[in-house]
Amino acid sequence: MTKILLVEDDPNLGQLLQEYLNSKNYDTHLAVNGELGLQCFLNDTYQLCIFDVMMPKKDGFALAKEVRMKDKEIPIVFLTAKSMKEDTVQGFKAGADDYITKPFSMEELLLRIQAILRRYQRLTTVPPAASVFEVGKYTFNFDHQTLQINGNVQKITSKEAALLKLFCENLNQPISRSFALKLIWGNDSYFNARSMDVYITKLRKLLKEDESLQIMNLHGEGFKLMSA
Amino acid sequence: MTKILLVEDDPNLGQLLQEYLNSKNYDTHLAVNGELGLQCFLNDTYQLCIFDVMMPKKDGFALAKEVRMKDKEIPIVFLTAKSMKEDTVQGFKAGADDYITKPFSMEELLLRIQAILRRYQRLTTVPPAASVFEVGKYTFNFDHQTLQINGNVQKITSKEAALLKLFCENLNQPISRSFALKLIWGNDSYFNARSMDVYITKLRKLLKEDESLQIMNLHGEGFKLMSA
DNA sequence: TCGGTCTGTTAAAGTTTGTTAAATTGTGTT
DNA sequence: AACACAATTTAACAAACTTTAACAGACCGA
Repeated sequence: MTKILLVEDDPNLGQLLQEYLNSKNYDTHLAVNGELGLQCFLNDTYQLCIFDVMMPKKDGFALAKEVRMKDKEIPIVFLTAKSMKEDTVQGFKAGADDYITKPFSMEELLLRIQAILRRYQRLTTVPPAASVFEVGKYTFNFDHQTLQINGNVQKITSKEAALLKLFCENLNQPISRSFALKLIWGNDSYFNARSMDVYITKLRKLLKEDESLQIMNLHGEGFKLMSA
Repeated sequence: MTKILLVEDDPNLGQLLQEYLNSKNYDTHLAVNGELGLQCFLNDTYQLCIFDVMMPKKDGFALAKEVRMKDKEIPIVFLTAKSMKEDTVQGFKAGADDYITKPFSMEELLLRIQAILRRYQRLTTVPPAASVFEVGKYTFNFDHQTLQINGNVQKITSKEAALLKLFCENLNQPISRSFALKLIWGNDSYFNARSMDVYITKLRKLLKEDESLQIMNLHGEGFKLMSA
């Protein structure tokens, strides 16, 4: 599990981000100021840091410098309320890997985190194992495009696999229609949306052997795959 | 000297950036559309790519996908004019390392480039292209155009060998149809595509002695050779 | 409750791929 | 040049996959 250290003094934003990242399968620790953030960092091992720039006690840059003394490699992402150029310079001087200006969408934050970790892990670790998901009584192998239940293996199509993977990665969580469309179909036009609906039906059929699994529609929002 | 490939269709912005980056001790090559950008990329070795998203001929995302087929490591930065960061998903999906929205300051671009290069400075030594591949139970010698299994050696044709080499170099990873066609057939016309399908069938027959090997089709995308 | 929009589902249409075989091109030999 | 033979391309049809169409039902705001 990838551990993320999030240091953010605004409790609302902090908790929101923490919950969101945790829901995306990260193990996110939240500290509410630089002092506490440094303590967390020294007491544990993280794969990535996200620091708000403006904080009481110890600001994000000061924190980053101390973190850098201990660890020259760990990726650091800064969050800032406004894009002041001087801040940006200072941020990258402090060893930033990215510098995100508020307001930002959580999806964009996630994408940027993934971009950094993808490269970082590619350079530091062995190639990732096959993407196999256990969902309900099913075993879903994305790379082989196979779905297994009660011993019998079934081949599924590329689109079915792409959509099912998205659901598995976001089990019990809502997935917005437009996000799924842009990710899998490339854009969220009307016809692609209808095509997606057809695939929702296909997936419902494929998954109907386990009645504890259910693809729910969130009207006007999107879908979510509920387990149990 | 760090070489940067800059692909930007606006000549004013392109030249401005090129001169700025060159003044910062980079060796920046400018291409004015995706087609020319790909040619540059194939003819030279770069440490970083900067692609404008919206371009005639071939947009930044399409270009990135083709570049990624040849080089899985090279950092790619996208520039986009869209104030709405709607295509961010597409950008990161195409393997972006950063995604910068216009207008941006040149200083910020420089900082972001430096951040990426600082962390991911690659060893520029390119491993010599291997000629002998171990794939599943087979031994494939590209130079000799031979395929060996269980002691018996079989001669294969040039096209079979070229395609199999591409698969071996990208084991378990998708290869886009158009990329393979352009690389091996020179262009991706309809008839070449059908010819390629014939060769896919040939390879499947050649590789069928090891049932852990499988050439999978990714509908509308291309193929991948899966091992186990 | 009405009317518009969104969703569920099935089937038809359109596109891409798998495969085999015939036609064409290429290569080396006499 | 004419031949045999190998390699590749083109053609043809079947199968698989995806999109579009059509209609019915669900949801929601006015």
